[in-house]
Amino acid sequence: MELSSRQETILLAIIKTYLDTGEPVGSRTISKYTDLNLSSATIRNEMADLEEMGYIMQPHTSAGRIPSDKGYRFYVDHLMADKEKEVDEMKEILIEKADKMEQVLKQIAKSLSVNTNYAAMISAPRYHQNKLKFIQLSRMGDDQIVAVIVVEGNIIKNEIIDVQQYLDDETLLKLNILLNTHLNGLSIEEISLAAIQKMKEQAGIHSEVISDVIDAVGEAIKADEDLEIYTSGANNIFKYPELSDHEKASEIITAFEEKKQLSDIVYETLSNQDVDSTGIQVYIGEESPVHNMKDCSVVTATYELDEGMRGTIGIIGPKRMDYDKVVKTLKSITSQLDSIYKKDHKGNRKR
Amino acid sequence: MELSSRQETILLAIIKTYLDTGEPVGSRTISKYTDLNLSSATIRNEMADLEEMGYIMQPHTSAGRIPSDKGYRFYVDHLMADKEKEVDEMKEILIEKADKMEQVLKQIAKSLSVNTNYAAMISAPRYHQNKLKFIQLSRMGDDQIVAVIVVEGNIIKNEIIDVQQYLDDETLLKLNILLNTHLNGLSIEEISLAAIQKMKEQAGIHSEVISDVIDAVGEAIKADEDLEIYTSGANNIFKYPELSDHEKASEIITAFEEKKQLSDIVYETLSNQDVDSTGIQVYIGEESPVHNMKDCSVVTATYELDEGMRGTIGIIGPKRMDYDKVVKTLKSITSQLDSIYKKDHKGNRKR
DNA sequence: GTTAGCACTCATTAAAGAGGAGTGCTAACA
DNA sequence: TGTTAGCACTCCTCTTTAATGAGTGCTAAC
Repeated sequence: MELSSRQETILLAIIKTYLDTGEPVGSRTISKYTDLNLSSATIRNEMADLEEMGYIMQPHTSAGRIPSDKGYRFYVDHLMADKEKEVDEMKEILIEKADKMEQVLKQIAKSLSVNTNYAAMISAPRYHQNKLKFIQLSRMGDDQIVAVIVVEGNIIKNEIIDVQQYLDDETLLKLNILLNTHLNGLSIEEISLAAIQKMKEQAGIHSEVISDVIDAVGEAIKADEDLEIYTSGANNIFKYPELSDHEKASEIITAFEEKKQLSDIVYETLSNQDVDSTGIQVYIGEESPVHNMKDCSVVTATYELDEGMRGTIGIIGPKRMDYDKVVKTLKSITSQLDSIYKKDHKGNRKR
Repeated sequence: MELSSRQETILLAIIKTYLDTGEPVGSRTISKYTDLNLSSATIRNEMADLEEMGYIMQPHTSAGRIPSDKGYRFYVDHLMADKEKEVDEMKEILIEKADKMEQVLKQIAKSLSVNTNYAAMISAPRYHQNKLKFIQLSRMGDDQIVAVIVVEGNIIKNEIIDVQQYLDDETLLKLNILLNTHLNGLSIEEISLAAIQKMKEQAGIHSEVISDVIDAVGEAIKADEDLEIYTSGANNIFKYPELSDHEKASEIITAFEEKKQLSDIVYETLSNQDVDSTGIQVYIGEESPVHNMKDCSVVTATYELDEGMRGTIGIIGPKRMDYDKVVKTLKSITSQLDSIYKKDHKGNRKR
């Protein structure tokens, strides 16, 4: 069943008002502050229809209406663009280019939460087809060497390896050459056991070292557990009464602290990424990838740096969040990240 | 003014009861559940005296008494040891030795919070007189080199440096020797500008590279900003009504999220460390190093790994926390950390 | 010094009532 | 047929009032 244009207008008015006030909105309010010139009785009739269709609901008899998840969804999908843009009113968030990615990310999370008054998260960019770029073994003492492993996207991993006997410069050089010729340019799937065996044979008595290095390479490439997520403004949820009773607040805070759920969101988002061309996704209430967020809305954006590094930015707030502003803010951030980091391809970014 | 032995007994009873229940405790309760065999009237008289001396207070007339900060302090300093130990009842927290320090720390924080039902934090160990151990420059491509800097305690730092012109192997070797002969074994205070100048002169056209490396060394050695802190169980505060109203909860949650305040606690603790021989410190209410925690108590312990690496463990909970249990737990954890990491001095721990 | 007894305080809870926002429905109107 | 005025009704919210009871301080007696 289609909504009439008048019903859309009324629905929009209800949602906008509720977004502002957080209070159920009654027919009289709509009748007065809308240029439809309809009496409250007429509005009431339409509202009854909208309720029957599931777009709005009543917390209890004789209260006004509040939007349902379906209502929000309709708003986000069809009505939001109609909203007049108060572009000037929106503060632009500026990314300060710091030389450490970590600082940039923390700063973005902070700005987002301060600016929107919602909770914000951002995941560090991950390379999705990690290839080995460079390996270097160096002697650090009589019985220790350090292995430096660089994968594409300049992620660097160090490993200190204990060795039984002293390795002289020549041996070290040989091992380095051995490792690099065999492994460079390969992704983890491409490193076969056969290749490893071959290297070990060639390494002779130093095959132990090779094993240790291979282990380190495995860890560096998958880098799975260290999906780092930075958060900010979790305490903002206390600004919204509908989220700040003990139970809900505790649930959300826990999610933010443990980050497990947040990384679920990141994975979900990244795998959905091509669905929407803008890279922005909106999860309303029950739609959320993680159950703890069922009373919230989650808006995510995917950003992509050069060389295929991808990460996710997320805003978590009440269902009555200002979707329009959040989406715009996220778009602005991702495009800034693009322009800053895509252009100077060879900057000395590091992690 | 000294407390009589009977007053001490009564104070102890009040505090113990309050620790359990969180409710103001009345004279009748004390009279009944204590082997003093005194009537409630007598207890009342003593309580009035204790109140006058500032050890306990009334939330309002006609309510029971609750301990004041001073009362808790007296308890922690003088009475706590008298408490019967239910050692068997206390679950031992076992540290699983993981090969990454980070995992160990996260796991400890988690265990602590789960076990105590308070919020827990732990700072990564920091070396407090960082000395440079080893520098290695390697070529990574035609116009990039990677500098690997190792400081005592095997903290490793990488820096990718853009270079204008190709550096051949010989030059690289020279630079490596130059850097290592001049810098190894020095702490940051000991690297003089004069020494830097001298190196630059010797490096000739490659003095740029030297500058970049020096900058990286500076960062690696001070390593100040990356005082990493792991937290767990911030949501536990919701278990204590006296902490879980919006304002207080929000304040504590923010402190846990931003970590700024937590690192203040760490610094404070580390600098006080030698005051108490056990390395355990108890901050009650207003005594806390950071203002946000004024409604909480903070118990910290310092642990020390080999080679002078030090870190802080902290438990944050309501003022009526089970100090005895928390202190014991912390002692157990630190001694475990000691025995695990101090003994196998050469394990391949890394960060 | 200890205790019994009593008047008093005050937080907490329940019940009752007033007020008001908002609805649904009906009937009348253009 | 769509729109509107009017009215009865619902139910949340707020305030008032009263009852309850835990606990105190004080006094007088033991």
